[in-house]
Amino acid sequence: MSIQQLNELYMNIYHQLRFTYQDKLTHQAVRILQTIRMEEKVHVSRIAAALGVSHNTASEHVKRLIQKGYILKQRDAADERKVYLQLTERGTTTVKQHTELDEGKLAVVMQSLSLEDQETIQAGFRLLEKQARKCFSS
Amino acid sequence: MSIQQLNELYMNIYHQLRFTYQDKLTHQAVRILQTIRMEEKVHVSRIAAALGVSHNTASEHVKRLIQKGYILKQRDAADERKVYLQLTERGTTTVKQHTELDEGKLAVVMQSLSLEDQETIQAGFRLLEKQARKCFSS
DNA sequence: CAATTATATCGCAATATACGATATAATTAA
DNA sequence: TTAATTATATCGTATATTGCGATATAATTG
Repeated sequence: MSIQQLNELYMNIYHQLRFTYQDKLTHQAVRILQTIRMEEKVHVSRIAAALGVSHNTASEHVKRLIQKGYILKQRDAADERKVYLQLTERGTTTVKQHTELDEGKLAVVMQSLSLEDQETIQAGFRLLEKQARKCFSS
Repeated sequence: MSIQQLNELYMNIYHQLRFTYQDKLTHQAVRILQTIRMEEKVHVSRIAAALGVSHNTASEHVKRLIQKGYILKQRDAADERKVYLQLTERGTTTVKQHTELDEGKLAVVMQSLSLEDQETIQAGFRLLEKQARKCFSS
């Protein structure tokens, strides 16, 4: 099996199992929530870098997400000029819908497979994730 | 292993192996290219439905993507009022970057694993993709 | 103490997005 | 054959999103 074929399988899995109903969240809002979810101690400057925008733009985006209840600000004890951002419950729920598989669908699929097949899938995912982190984690 | 844990593995795989450099494509443009890539014979009306916008808005979006060289229009022989959309080479390359894993990264990871582990990963992906299609393909 | 850093706010401008109205052409129904 | 419906395209208009320079405040560093 080629790398392309494996990639296509990955893509098809997402296509079949993704959430189909999603809140109307702006493009940059999704990207910000994703960054906060995937990383630790995300400061406003990190958001600016991740989006490729100026710090003032990042600050504005962050302000709006706070107003809408998706994130909270915490002052960083190590440097009180800095704030880091945390997802609220609402933010977490929303970013999951834009990022992850629909767990209801995933459950349906897994429950319709034999235990042996389930274990193969789990093992495959575990192996790939672990090695990917080993090769590319920053 | 729970469904949530499996989902998190899936998400982490994407996070580690995604493309990091991407063209500046608008949000709706990405969604349109993705729809065209994943489905067959995509008409303008399908784009309107997929985006949740009116047909005139969809037509405008499509026009812009054609002008930028990402897609082409083909008149549908079965009903000449209809046109269906196809990705150009440029469109395909671009939508892959917004959707798929970076194949260079995926290759690095796979090549650093044993043949046995590679086969487990491939088997897992194949099983999940096949069952997902079986359960949810429209 | 002065300079630098991190974030926040404000005013302004460009781009993205959406829709109603209208038009043209193809298809279907009467 | 004609009228009605369907699929898409175009135009004018309006709102939302996005981005930045200038400025300000406060914390940290030299």
